[in-house]
Amino acid sequence: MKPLGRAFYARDALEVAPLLLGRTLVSESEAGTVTGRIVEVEAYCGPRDPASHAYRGPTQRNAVMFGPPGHLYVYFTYGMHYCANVVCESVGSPGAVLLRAVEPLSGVELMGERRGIDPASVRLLARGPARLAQAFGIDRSLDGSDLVGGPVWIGGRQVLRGDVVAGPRIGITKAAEEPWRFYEAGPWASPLRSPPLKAANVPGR
DNA sequence: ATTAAGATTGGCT
DNA sequence: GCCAATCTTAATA
Repeated sequence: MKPLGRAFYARDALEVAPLLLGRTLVSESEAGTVTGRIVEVEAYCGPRDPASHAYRGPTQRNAVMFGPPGHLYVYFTYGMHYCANVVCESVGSPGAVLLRAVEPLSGVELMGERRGIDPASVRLLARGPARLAQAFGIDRSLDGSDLVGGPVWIGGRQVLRGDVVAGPRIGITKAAEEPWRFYEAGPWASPLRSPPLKAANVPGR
């Protein structure tokens, strides 16, 4: 298997996001190699998306998002967690896709080590963006890392084991109603923490 | 210089 | 279900 090429990432984040589902995320390091099948992502659409870190223009933190596509944007949050994004689109157009969950495929022992848990608890290894980053050894030192030729990359064809669903994004307060979260129905994506549905959007009963 | 919030998680009731 | 942990970032003054 080889990394997806630059061209794959050079289009709208909303287009890239669902195409990432079912593909293989790979992380290679001295410690070993871990891989997983991507099952949940969220698109962040730059200047037109109030929830995007790039909404108010370039800053020191989000600089990578404004660079060329096919790179990793890694940020630190809540004083303890890292989250990994795939930078899309083109220079100056800061679209990105947050990697939210994978089904662990190989290297589960190393994942468990990094996570500080028993590898037998497979669902806790890389379900949730901060857990995924930890399991794959991704921190700020990989911010800007090239997905084409770098230690972290995405490859393969789409292997889907359930329906692809689009729904509201998780954990944000702005533009929370946009259905820009894409996931595979099944046991691997984040559990539904009942996103507050607006009464107007709830089908009558 | 100060401050409020945060693309989360894990532990406890 | 609720809440503390923990500290960087960016907005405000």
